[in-house]
Amino acid sequence: MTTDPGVIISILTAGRDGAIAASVSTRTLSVPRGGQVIRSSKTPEAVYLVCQGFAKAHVGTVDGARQTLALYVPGDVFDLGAFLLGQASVETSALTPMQLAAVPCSTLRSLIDERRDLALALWRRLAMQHALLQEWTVGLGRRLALARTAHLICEVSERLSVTSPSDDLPFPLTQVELADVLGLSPVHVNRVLQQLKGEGLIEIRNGHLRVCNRPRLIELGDFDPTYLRRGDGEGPR
Amino acid sequence: MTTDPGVIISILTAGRDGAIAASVSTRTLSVPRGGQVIRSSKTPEAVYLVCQGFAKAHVGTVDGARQTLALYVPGDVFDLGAFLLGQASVETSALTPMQLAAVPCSTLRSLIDERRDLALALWRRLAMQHALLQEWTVGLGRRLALARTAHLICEVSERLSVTSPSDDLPFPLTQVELADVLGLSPVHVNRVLQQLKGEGLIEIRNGHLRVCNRPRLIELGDFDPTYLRRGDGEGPR
DNA sequence: CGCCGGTTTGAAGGCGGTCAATGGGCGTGG
DNA sequence: CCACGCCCATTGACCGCCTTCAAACCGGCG
Repeated sequence: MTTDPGVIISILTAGRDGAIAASVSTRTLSVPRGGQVIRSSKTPEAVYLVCQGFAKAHVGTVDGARQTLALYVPGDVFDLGAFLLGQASVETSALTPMQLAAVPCSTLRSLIDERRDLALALWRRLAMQHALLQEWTVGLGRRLALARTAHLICEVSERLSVTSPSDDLPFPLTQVELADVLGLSPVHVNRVLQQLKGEGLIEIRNGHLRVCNRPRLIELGDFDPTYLRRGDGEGPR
Repeated sequence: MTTDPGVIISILTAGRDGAIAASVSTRTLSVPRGGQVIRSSKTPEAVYLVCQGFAKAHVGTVDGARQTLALYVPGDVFDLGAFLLGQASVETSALTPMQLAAVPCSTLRSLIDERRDLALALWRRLAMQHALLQEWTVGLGRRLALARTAHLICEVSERLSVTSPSDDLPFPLTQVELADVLGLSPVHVNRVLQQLKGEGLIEIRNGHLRVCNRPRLIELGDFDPTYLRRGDGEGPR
């Protein structure tokens, strides 16, 4: 099953280089909610581009707890790390029904040989994901639950507002899934959300999020609105 | 000030590709203990290779707390992300007196144009650092202080044992610095270390660490001894 | 209607933080 | 040589954020 390859690759590299198009055979695949895209410690078969839906990267601990390390929204590429290292270290699964474009590893290998601009764009994507995880790690280590939650909402709403400019954003995470991201118990996530709602900062209804008081939320979460824009500056071309 | 460039670049890419040598002008620089190598939100000037000493990457929060995100030991390369994105998002400073080799960004830009193998090796380095941070983030989110500390000791001792095969490893972190890494208070770090010493798992004396019961420490820290070896497997060449 | 996943609320307890004081090693200066 | 100061390690008491446990509630769906 193939789809328009030019579109896919231009999405892949959109954001600062303009559109870079390349002809490459990809497979599109549908994943149901909860479906697993990548199993940890499996040799990777492809790198994936999110066309529709939400996904998460997560790992489990011995005592049954789980920690989510990244959220992927439409336009994101995931498991570049596994492609480079030859082994996945996290699981990736769908938070909603998804549409993915899969670029097989063999294809990608020859692609980065021929297209230096594309290789560089993908490299930069990994760097951005790394910067995102760094910021998130600070929150897990040093911020209280309320600030951590506010920070997450700032980040997600910022990333989503690029593609969906409305202020009523899709936000399909259950509170249990939120707890996995935030490193909290589901019960406490509930209490924190209650508080944020109670202070009129956000509203959440049937899978949609509305940020009512963004400045206050940014202040609460110690959020740096610029760090998502990194990668639009200097650097190799 | 220049040094033997071939040596530097072969260290840069040692580990799975064998030695890749390239002629490139670098500067060596010495940094005193506590010295700052990279300031956040500054445009990066170079990418650095650790020749001697320890360094850390860290960020501060508004309320004065700090979180360390990575430790660098001899052989490590740092601030590849800043090079790619054109802006540093973390500070890097020396935990001990250090010797660094600095590869200027301009040099590196032309280098990755000419040497695909080198570009790929550096890309893979970033992927490995990302995998390391992922594993660490899980600990901050989901592991108790004791397990988190045990995990850190496992990771550091594993990384150090590659270069210094003795079981008496250099470990120059103060308990305050450890607290920044572990996301704990200095006081609690002390108590955890006491417990680990009390159970005969480790010994720490004047900047040196000795792991006495590695299997138990691995179990305690929920440590996966294989994840540091990722990157020796399949993947693009 | 009854099950089921998700949300909400309450109560009790523990992990780790904060505050505070003590002690030790070391370099500096008297 | 000793005194002083500084940083780091250590220890104790108390406090609070968050977890755990438990139960009720709610909407969707077979």
